[in-house]
Amino acid sequence: MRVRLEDVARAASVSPKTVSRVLNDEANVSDATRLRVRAAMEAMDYRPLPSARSLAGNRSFLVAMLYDNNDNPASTYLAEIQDGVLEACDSHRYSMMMRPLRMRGDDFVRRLDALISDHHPDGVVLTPPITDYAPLLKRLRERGIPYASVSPMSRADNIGVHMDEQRAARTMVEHLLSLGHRRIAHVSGISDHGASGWRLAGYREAMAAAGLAEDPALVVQGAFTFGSGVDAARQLFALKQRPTAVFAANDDMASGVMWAAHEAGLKVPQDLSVCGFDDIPLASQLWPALTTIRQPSREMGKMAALQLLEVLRGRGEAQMMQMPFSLEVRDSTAPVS
Amino acid sequence: MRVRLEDVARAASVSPKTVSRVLNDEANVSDATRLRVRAAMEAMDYRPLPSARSLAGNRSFLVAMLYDNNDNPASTYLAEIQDGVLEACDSHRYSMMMRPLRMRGDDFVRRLDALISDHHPDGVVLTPPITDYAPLLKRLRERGIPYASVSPMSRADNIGVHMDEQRAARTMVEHLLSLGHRRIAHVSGISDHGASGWRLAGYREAMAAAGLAEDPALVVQGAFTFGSGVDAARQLFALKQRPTAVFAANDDMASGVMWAAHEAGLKVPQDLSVCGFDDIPLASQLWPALTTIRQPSREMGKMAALQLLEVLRGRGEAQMMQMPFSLEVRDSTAPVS
DNA sequence: TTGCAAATTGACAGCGCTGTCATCTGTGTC
DNA sequence: GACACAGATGACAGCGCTGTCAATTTGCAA
Repeated sequence: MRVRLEDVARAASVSPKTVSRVLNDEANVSDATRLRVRAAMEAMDYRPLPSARSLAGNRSFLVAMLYDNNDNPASTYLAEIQDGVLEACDSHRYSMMMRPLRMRGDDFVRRLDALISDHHPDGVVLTPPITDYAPLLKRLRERGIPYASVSPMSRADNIGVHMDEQRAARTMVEHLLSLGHRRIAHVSGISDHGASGWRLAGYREAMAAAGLAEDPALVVQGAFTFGSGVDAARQLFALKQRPTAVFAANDDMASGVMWAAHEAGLKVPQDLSVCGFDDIPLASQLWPALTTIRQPSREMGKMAALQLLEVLRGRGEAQMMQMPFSLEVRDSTAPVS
Repeated sequence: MRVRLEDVARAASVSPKTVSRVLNDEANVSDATRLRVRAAMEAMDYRPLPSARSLAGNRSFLVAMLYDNNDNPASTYLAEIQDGVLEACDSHRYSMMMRPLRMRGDDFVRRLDALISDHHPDGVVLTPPITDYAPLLKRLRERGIPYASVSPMSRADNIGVHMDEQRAARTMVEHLLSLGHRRIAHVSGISDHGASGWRLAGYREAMAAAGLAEDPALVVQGAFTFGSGVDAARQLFALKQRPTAVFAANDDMASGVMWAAHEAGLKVPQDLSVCGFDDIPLASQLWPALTTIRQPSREMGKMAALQLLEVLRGRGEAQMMQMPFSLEVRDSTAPVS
């Protein structure tokens, strides 16, 4: 039969409640008792039964990671975040569950309610663009479910993790400017993703700082997908004055731009410099390898989850953490010819 | 306060136990009662509390999906399987949890035990190469935990899903042969993955059927990673008699081969045909787009989970399902020049 | 030494379900 | 009309923990 808390209590000559206290790191247990109980747990390889703990304690020790499977079909970006969140949850003996939540349609709040009623997560980790749907955040607050966000639009009143994407984008464009490029195009992402706005803003900031007036034809709307990158690039290549460099708002679109460049017979980087954002594995597998901004997705997932866990464990230490980025110069960018 | 089973019972004028029977689709409930109870549940939006159900019923309604994070860092293949497994679990109101289980080291059985004791899954879905570790399978059987496998080496005594990978590989090589290629190289995968053996066997079968003696220099061992594809290709290109086509055992290695080809100044497909296996998103994003075998990973995950759920729900209908593959001819293969 | 607050420990009920087993109801048989 | 029997329903305890609150012990000032 399995070892129960009661068995540990008997072995350590204390009451079950005291074992429970030790298990949950509660105060008011003498050091001697704590050590004795810990030793007994260890010796018997005691594992608390999650369902009993949940039922009696009215909490689930479960963190749900929410993602929008509308825009993110099986993406590497999410898989990396998941990996980090999982590590953080494991380290605090919490379980973790990935849950898609399609943001299309107007019943997503109802679907969120169902998700909560069905699984009772103690807290949730939000990924873009779910980070920014006000009705959803409101509902989470109403139901008293703490959440932490990865790269939310607003840093105010939010815990989680973000990166200075605008400065990263600006850094990327400055790299292109330093190579002598002046006609630099930008392929932006879906407009309701915070990332799209920041990256576009960084582009504009760098261009303006270089004294270049914005040419509206050089900014094309994409959708963060490979296909949308291809389309955007075709549009750019049809311009009378082609850009000499394209900064795509993510790597998938950048790979689409490179694909379209090949299609149009343009050599990268000789005829066209291309760069992206995110540094997904694909970036280094392309030929030429893609110059991009490295975003530490895995670490960001871990950090966001750790902030959430601080709240769940009743510490007031949770914050909005900022993570560093880095410019990865590879072979897809070169001096303008 | 939340709606409890007792509340539903009162509303439907039956005992709690009868509501429980309806909830669990048990026999010996009259149709009239069943409908009345269902209606009450619906009207009150009743959601059973998972922890209470688990505690009383001694089962968790949890399916764990195990993967080896040693060889599979955040791969798209796994993300797609996960997506399918999740869909299947949702449709039967089971929860699903991704769990890495590093197969390196000799304590993986102990780590499996810990995983089971900590989370109490009712069943597990196994992904390659975890599908084939005998001690692990033995332990699962000892502990009475049903499992279903995705592409296990042995189809005997196993439920889950597989694909005829050998025939798929043979089909791929036959495609190359039909283009006139004779010096066809193969970059194989990690040897303890079933996929490596089948794909190599399919290659050999096709070559032999075409009356070509095997040239050992044309078969290079890889590791399913981009980098190993690059290395293998460099090795092949250094041969006195270069191959005119390379069949890599997966898409990541194929992309490595293409990268090395670019590096060596070889044009794909004019100077070298390259093809892969799996059809991950990357395959269509490469230039030229990669000829490959499409493997329906998402569907396979779903099918494997459904087989497992059959067992968990006490039906004896579970089997080893075979899924179809398809040859995706794109731009990376062309007639030999 | 005494007294009192704080720290430590324990008794007990109950979280919301399901397993077991007893009871009841309706049907068919002779 | 009495009896047997399968099907339908319910009573009740208890799954393994934690919350509440009471009891006990400890530390320390007077």
